[in-house]
Amino acid sequence: MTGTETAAMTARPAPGYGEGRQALLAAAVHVVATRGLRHLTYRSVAQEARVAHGLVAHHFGTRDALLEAALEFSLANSVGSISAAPGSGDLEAIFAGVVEMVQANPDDQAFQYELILEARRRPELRPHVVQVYATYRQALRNELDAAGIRADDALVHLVFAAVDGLVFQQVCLGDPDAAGAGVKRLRDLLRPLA
Amino acid sequence: MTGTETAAMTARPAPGYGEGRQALLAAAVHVVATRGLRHLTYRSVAQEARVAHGLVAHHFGTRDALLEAALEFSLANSVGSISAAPGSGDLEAIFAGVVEMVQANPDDQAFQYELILEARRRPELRPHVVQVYATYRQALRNELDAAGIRADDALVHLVFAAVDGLVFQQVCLGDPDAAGAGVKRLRDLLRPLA
DNA sequence: GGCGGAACTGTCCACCTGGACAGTTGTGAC
DNA sequence: GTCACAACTGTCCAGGTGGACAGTTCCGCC
Repeated sequence: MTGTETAAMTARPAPGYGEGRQALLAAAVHVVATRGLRHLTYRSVAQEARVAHGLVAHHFGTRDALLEAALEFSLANSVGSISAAPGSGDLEAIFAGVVEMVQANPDDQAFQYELILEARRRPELRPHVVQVYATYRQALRNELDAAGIRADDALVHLVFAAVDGLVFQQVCLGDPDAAGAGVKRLRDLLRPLA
Repeated sequence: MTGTETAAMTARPAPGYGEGRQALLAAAVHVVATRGLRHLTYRSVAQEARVAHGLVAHHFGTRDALLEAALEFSLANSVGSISAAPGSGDLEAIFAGVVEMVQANPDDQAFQYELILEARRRPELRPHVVQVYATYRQALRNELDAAGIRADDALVHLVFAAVDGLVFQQVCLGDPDAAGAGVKRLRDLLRPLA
């Protein structure tokens, strides 16, 4: 336990009565994002949440169920608008702020990528992933339409995958400037389609 | 252990004398890709490789070292040309066959994505990841140049991230048709730049 | 204050894991 | 055949884990 972690432990207050479940969900996201799925144990997540490790079994029953609940929690907390000005048709507003958001809080993205990979092995996670991807793609289609771009499935799929890739690389290799420049170039490529 | 796995166990021959190290590397890739990093243990990888688990310590010393060696192994085995006709300038040849390759062997890609995420937590993995990404980007730049597209860093970064995202989604959600259509649309977007 | 139920704690236990290590086997050189 | 060394095996052990569970605490209602 490094000094940094000690400080973090001291700073995080123990959850109040009735707040344990929420604290465990947030803790699971953090542990997975920073240490990987391998280190998500009853004890590590409980320690992160400042509760006893038996509470994991109490609220979630199993580690797997905790993970599924944490994925739902993370996705519910991260779904936002893909445009800074929804419905405006302003291409510059599409994906505006994404890079900054990822830079400010890479843990949620990292957690989600970890769980998306895990969904290959855990069928019960898959519907959540599919649902969120579909939601984002539909929103993107709407924004492209508003911008005067007739977006077929392939274009929507590509554009969303491009941003997915930019974010993945930003999270993993940490170069927000390159990600931002990539988003700009993406808009440049889309502009002539309007 | 399911019937399928039993058959796989029966089918995979024990490595010959002196082949254990290689077998363990390939086994590590397979175990991580199919079961996740969490289930990569001395015993699971040894079982997959049909050797005794002590051989992991013998050849690699630690689990971490095995992982690093497996990443190098995987990257070395997967780096190929990004164009079906390198240097030809043929846009249709860029990324040709990528979707089919991923579909035929998703394990390598999945393994790499797992390790790329792990690189966030394991500094010693990072140089390998950075190196391969850089290699691919340089190759992409060369192909775009040959196609008459003056590709700045941002465009190269975007195009590569787009394919990264398409492959990631293909590996995780398994829709090669959408990935293929995405690649085509990517070429469509690039064509006017030539 | 008493009660019931939910939230929470901390102990227990069977099993698993990383890795050390002594002993065995295989190989190539002489 | 002998020797040296690398590859390999399988046992051992301290520590960690998932999860069960009895007991404690908290809370809202009466």
